[in-house]
Amino acid sequence: MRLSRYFLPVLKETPAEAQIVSHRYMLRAGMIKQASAGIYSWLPLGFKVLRKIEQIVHEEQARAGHIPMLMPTLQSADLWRESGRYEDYGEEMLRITDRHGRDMLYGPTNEELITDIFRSNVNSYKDLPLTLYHIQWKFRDEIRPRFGVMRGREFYMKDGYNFDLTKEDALHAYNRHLVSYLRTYERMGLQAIPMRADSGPIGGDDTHEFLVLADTGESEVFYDSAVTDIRLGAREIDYDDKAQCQAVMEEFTSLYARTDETHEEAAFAEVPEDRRRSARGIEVGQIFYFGTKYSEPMGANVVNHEGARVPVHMGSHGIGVSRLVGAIIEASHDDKGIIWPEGVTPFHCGIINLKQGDAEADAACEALYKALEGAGLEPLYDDRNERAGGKFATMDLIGLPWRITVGPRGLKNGVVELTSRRTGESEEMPPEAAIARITEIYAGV
RNA sequence: CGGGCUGUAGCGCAGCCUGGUAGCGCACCUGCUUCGGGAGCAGGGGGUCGGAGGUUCGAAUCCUCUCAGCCCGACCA
Repeated sequence: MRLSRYFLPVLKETPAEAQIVSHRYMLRAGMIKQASAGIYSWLPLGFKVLRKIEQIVHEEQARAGHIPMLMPTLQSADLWRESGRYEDYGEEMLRITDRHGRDMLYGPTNEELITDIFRSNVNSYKDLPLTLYHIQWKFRDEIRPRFGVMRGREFYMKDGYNFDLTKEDALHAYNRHLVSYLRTYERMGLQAIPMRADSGPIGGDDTHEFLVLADTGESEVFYDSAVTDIRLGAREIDYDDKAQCQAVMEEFTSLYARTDETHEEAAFAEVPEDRRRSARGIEVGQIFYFGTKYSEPMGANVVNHEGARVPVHMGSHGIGVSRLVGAIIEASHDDKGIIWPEGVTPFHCGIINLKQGDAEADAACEALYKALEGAGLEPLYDDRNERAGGKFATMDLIGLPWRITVGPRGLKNGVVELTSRRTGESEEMPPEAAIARITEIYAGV
């Protein structure tokens, strides 16, 4: 993309309403614009990051064998009356009446809809196990939205639902989700720690929240510092292997790690004193096993091996896609702006032409730009007729992890400058070498 | 929903107390000079002062109502 033809309304000054760093940078980098309290338009740059995150979620769901679909944002109140949650959910649920006077609602979650789809189409244990998911906009009418997309009213979320014949199978689904979520977050350059949590209005017995440590997090967390050393890394996972999923789940959840909701001083005291930590965390996902809480009242039954009709065991699992955009910025930024991890960056690298209009510099930039695109990468070429300082400031703010700086001075010696946004380190090299380096970096992402 | 506060140009703000023809910085447009970390000079465009009533010869300014947004709390993926 050539910046001169893009839509990137960056702000030099910080809008007064933004309190935390991710909100400030998302506004300043022209990623979002508030439409009303807790509701945002996603401008091109923000939309690109949102799509990248969504794509990673889809890929990792596919790897775990989960099936994508799409349910509507508006739902009929009838199903919610059936589960009993129409009354239980309270003011947080946005209720709407259509022209015929029918009660509708903007879905805050989708257990009822998915259970209805399941019960009308699945009748036999032979069709299990099954995990369906979708990524869709949700709405929770928070009393007080704040922190930009981190706690909006409208939010984009992946929610998935597993259907299994037995509790044992459903717990495998739980473990499978836990492992696949770990991989999903790691691909985004995040460490999200699974912590035992409270089930809230979803209900259920087993539940873990995934927390990203950050000073601005809304939850207080307590953990054994050794949990931060555990990584999934590049290890092979067979998602159908119950024992392996169970082992990974235990590896990641046996050390003490809890939010303030489930924190127990007595248990925490057993952690060696020098490893006890308390910090703040941002919740970026949660998984639940809730058994037959919805299948029983809603009649989601299957016939088992013996010919008896039994309610299915279910769980649900969510990833806050739009919230992750903010969470990643909270976890990765400096005083100049955002620092995108390679996995989610809106453009793979920036090209800065220090002397727009100089025939040699223009030609070198054009060649670089075309070569990078030819290599399957998306560069952002700052071809505006701006001064160098402004170009650097914009590039730092929007946080592309790599930058190639092209100027007459370097071109005299046949070199351009490759700079890491994260470390600030620069290296001079011929343009071909820079292209090769960038290509190599992204081959491993 | 309780407490606190703010609405004046795209953004950040002053003006309001003490009523008298709306200002500053950034951004934007034109020209010239500049050009390796948010340039300088000159000129220019843009605002029903959140909205509605009221007081007054006259309201951004005073009064009443209302809408929106922000912060703390309770709530929350």
